[in-house]
Amino acid sequence: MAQFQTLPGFREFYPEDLARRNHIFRLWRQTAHAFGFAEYDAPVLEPLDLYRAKSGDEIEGQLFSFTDKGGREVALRPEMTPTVCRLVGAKASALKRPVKWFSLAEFFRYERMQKGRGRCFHQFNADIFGEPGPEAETELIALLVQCLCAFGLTEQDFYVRLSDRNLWFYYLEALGLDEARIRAVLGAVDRYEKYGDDAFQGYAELFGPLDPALKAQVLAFLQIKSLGALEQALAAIGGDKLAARLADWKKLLGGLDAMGLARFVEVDLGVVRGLAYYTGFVFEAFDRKGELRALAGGGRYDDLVEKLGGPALPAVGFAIGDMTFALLLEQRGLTPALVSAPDVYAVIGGPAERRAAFADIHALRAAGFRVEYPFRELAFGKQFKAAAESGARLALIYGGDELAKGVVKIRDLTDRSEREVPRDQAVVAVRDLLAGA
RNA sequence: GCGGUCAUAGCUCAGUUGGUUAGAGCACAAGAUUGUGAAUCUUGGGGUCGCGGGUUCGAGUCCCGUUGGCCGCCCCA
Repeated sequence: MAQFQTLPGFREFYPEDLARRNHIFRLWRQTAHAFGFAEYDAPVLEPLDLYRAKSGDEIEGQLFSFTDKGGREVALRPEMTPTVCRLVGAKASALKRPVKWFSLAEFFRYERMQKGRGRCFHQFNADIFGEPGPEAETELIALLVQCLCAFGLTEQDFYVRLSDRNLWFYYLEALGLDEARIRAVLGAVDRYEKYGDDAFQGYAELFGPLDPALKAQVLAFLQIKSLGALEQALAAIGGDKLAARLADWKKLLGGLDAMGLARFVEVDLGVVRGLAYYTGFVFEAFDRKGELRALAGGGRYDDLVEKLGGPALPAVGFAIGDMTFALLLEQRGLTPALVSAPDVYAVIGGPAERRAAFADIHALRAAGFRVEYPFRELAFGKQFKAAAESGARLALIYGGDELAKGVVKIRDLTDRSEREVPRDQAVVAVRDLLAGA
């Protein structure tokens, strides 16, 4: 048995595990439909260059990549964003906008396993293309919140931190920093929560120590936790670009507030999301207790479709991973008990009765009922025990006495009442009994 | 890539300073029970003790290596 084991970091889904996963997928899918998002899927295997183009050569170390028999460099997809950008980009002129798409898909990353992270995982991805304004962010953050609330999670359990890469960029620009320095400062901002002052070491190595006055302004901006504080900070600086960003912030937070979702969202400029391709709002969802890694993350990436060979097309998206999310549900006791019981269990007297029983069993199944029966001849006592253990609502009894009378006996396993119905009315009787209770 | 820790039946675990043929509970299966229910009793299947090497008269137990799990660091699209 130990001869062949699962590859490290990969998961096997036994029926109970798959039932849990399906439950999560079912609610995500339902929620996305309610928001008017259309589902798509795409290949698991993609050209390696698709990811190099988006993230640079160093990404290769994190990929399951190899050369196929045709000499092509390929990789198992580590994320959906480049793929969906290609799909939308290829048909951009034919798609009605805004394009609202989602997917449920499996991804692969060659990484060390940790709590909430494996080498394969599933993500719910949702993206909106063709909408440059904050209305798209409003829609997506509302969808993100509802994707978690659908399971019974509340604002006590999770929250969404909202930030803005462009705002940072314009702000630092206004403070007189050039692009290279701005990127280095953003790197420090991203790490500040974890490393404190040490986060600025990377900047110091490149450009020397950051001017103390500038650093104080960066840290003050980093501490901003409300729209009011943001407005105040920006008023002191002025400028059209910052004013436009502030207007977008007001629109986004106002929209979420009108939906009753303000309690889930916190202004937090400490979120930068390392990746350089984000161009505006960025957001991440976390558990309130701060025990788990990020539940979900996303943001605006207006340049990516064009960078990957499509037309210029604004875009926003986010993804929820299944592993951390399942951990949170588990922690909060929101993993539902699995009910998987047949509707009917057939109790069969012997070989002669089996023929009659099979006819009805198949007719019931064709009518959509879930029916079980014992494969081998068993004593009646055993069969009733098996019927009770199966969780079936009804037992259909095919014995010599019943068949001689042309009837089948139906026993309600919940109240132990019994009745006899003519064989040709078995399907109707089962339907009535199951519907009636 | 680095560090810590663990590995005995399908699951949870016991196993004495190293000592006979490695155990229990749960789960699974058969019988008691050939027309009516979760009980009870009896019985059974299942382990190269993760894998490989070493020390020893003798290793589940001690040593080395290796693989894998878990936790953390780096990274995190």
